[in-house]
Amino acid sequence: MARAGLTADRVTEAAADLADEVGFDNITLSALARGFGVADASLYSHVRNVRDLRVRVAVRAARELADRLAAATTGRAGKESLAGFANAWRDFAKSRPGRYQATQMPVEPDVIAGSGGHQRIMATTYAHLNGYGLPEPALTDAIRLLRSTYQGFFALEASGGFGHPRDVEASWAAILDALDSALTHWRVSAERKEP
Amino acid sequence: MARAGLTADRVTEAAADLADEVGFDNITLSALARGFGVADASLYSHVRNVRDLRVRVAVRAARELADRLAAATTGRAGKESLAGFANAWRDFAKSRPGRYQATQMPVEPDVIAGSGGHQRIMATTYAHLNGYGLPEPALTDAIRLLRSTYQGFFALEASGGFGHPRDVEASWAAILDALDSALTHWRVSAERKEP
DNA sequence: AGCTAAAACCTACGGGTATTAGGTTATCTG
DNA sequence: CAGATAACCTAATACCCGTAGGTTTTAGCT
Repeated sequence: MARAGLTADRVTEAAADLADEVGFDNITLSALARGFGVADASLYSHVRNVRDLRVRVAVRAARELADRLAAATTGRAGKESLAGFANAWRDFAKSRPGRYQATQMPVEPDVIAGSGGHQRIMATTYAHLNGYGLPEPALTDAIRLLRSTYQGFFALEASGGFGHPRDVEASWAAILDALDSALTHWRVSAERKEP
Repeated sequence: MARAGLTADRVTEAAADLADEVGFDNITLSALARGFGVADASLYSHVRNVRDLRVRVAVRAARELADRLAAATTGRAGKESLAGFANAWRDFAKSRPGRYQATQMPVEPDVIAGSGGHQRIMATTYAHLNGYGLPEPALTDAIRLLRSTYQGFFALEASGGFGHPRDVEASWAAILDALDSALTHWRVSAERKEP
């Protein structure tokens, strides 16, 4: 009886691959065990439970996304940086749908704090807008706009939510133009300071 | 043995309520049957399967959202219409989270075609931007921007994705300003006609 | 080489959900 | 009131998660 040589890392990687195939919400310990030729219960030696497995996939996926985002924005500024960032994110969402979904999974703050990937995504997100010269809190507002728009767009794109015949690529380009314009002309209102 | 008096509609309504409680992805035939004091299998007389039940909830929820959106935009134009639309959507997402999730469920085109709610949501979405005078295909691009942003924002808000201490309401207001500005200054490029 | 302890697996359950098949009973209608 | 229909039921299959406790392999140490 040759052993599969399981380890938490290999299980996580297999789970990430499975997520890309069947969707992050549909990964199953049983399917993983089948893939390894192993009994379901054997996986519990390497992973606490399904939830734990998902978190591990999320952390690993965040690392990969962070790499891509960083590579796509270093040395760029303004619209170039914006487009590089957005396109890298979109590429990731389309080519690794399961891992992308994993990065959006709500996890405990302490997990995020301990996840280098999540930290670097945050950092890169803030940094890539440097060229627009937005002061806080406008910068955070702008980032929330970008995150919302991207996440919503990718979700709609993935679920076939764009029923209209208009070319999705053209819409994407137009949206990036609009976002660049919004960032360029962001109205920094003189509001009270918020905590 | 008094009967529960089940019907497809009552089951759907109960499912919608359950979705608001535990999340649309977590509705379960077993839980519904428990609530009615009935065996699981009994529900299959009124609903084909879980998928069918979800679609029914989606159709019903779309009707409710369509009502709210229409009420929030009739007689308004420009920023007022935009804000009314967006806030009505957000209110719905926050007060009826399960039903809101249901409206985002990917369903077959023929289901959408037969769902008055979905149709009216589309119509209202297009109509509420009339004041901005956008020609096609810019109008469709703009609508895709709005849908993406709203959907992403609500998802992030619901999942606690906004970790930063910045007040979410303030960000929301700033984002609406930015979107209004983007729509007002939308760059209608002279591109080739797309199908 | 031989022993040992940890790591890698297993079987056996208990519990939950989806779905089908085939029956039974209340309720409506002609 | 009889028959049809709608509203139920039990039973069984098939997955899935998770726990408990046991067995085998592997690696390290003497």
